[in-house]
Amino acid sequence: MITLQTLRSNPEEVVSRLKKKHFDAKNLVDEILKLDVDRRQSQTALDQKLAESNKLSKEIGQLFSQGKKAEAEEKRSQSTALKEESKVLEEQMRKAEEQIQDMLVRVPNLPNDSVPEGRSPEENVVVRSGGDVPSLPENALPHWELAAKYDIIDFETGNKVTGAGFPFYKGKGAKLQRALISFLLDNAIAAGYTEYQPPLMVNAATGFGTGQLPDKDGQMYFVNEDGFYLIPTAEVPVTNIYRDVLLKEEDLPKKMCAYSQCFRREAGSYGKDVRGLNRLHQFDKVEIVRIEKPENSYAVLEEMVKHVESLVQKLELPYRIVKLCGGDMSFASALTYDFEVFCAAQKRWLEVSSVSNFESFQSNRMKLRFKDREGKTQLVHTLNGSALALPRIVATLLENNQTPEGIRMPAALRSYTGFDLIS
RNA sequence: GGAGAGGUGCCUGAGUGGCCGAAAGGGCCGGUUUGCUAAACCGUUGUACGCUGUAAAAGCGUACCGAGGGUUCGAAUCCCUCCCUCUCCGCCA
Repeated sequence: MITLQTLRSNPEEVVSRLKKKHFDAKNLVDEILKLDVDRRQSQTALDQKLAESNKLSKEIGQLFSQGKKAEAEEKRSQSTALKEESKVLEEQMRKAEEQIQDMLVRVPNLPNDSVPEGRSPEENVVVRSGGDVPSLPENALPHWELAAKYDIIDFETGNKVTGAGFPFYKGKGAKLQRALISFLLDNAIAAGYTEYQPPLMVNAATGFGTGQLPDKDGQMYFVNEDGFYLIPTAEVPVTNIYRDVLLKEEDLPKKMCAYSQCFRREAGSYGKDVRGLNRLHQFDKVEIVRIEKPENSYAVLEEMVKHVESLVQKLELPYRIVKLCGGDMSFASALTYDFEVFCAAQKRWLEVSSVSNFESFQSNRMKLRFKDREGKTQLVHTLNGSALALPRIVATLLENNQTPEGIRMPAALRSYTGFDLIS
């Protein structure tokens, strides 16, 4: 969430910048500012009462020890009255605080100045592209048919055992998954990231920290008995490693990567979007996460984009990098680049990575701060990106590399798969 | 899952109703001493919010001793609920 200080010092700017996200913040901002005044008044009044009451209590203690019982009793009743008054003020303050918090979490992150105007994905801006789109014969198969033909992914049995969106990977299909995970992790490690294996379930405080809660709780699977959420991405547990932590400046930056399975309910999805591997309820992903000093975060974002770009290049996939327009960005992001690869039999671009700078939006929620060299405490900036999400990479590898002999593996993967052809 | 012990500041650890934002030791930072390092000595050392205030600062107040409630004029200390950690037993990959 954005900080109250930002909102307090530049309310008009907040409102105008949020227009780019097509979010009308005017009323919300006015309301918050009003409540903020109320809250401070209540606190000032309350603090005074408490100060008085603390003083009285001290005096009472002294009077008792001096045996001046009558005076003590007198002050005691004063103190009781004072306490009643404080209770009212405390309740006022608590209410205002709660309301401010409720409203503040509904304000999206401010988009960076460079974010393009626009309402829908069509208005995203292609930054650059690379790789070659293969020319496939007319009878080229979509990946779900290739998967069946070579018996490497079994959607039907997944349906039976669990439900739609939970496939089995089998034989070389399973090995390919494992190869990709190792390939991606090795690349991240080589780029200086520390590998983590995170918990796949998290508590509510963690879900709140990265912004999944309270808004998007319907997107996560929930384990009612224990109050845990299945993670939709490793970003959630990994970023929360540093929740409620005050770092030293020299501790920064933190570079972390993690492979995890990800679980998403994807309620409301349908049609060709969910065909085959295009959208699953459980999928594999390697995520990179950074915790950075504010002044570095945008340079780091570009560096992360370069890293992800190197991955799709090594996998020899036709790709393009798009900068999301205001209307297509997530609630929490200040700037997001999406990576899309061209899936040649389906003839569509599929998103395989999303790299974002959240600035202090998550760190404010998480109370993740650092003390700079002057001794000032500041919020860090957090960033993360998929590097990469597997299913659509697999789909594209299958479709684009199909030949009459079988499916050819890119050179970079062969040492991981141990085979260069699925046939 | 059962029985017991416990959660205090950067760390160790004392504190069973007022003199406790918290002893002591260590660490860190600053200073003195010093050819350098070490040692010794002295001092400093939390966070959040509010009020006053400044160029920066600073001062004052309030809250915080796992979390949330309660008792009391007054709670780290007493009571209740929850969470977590450790030990033993049970179960188990």
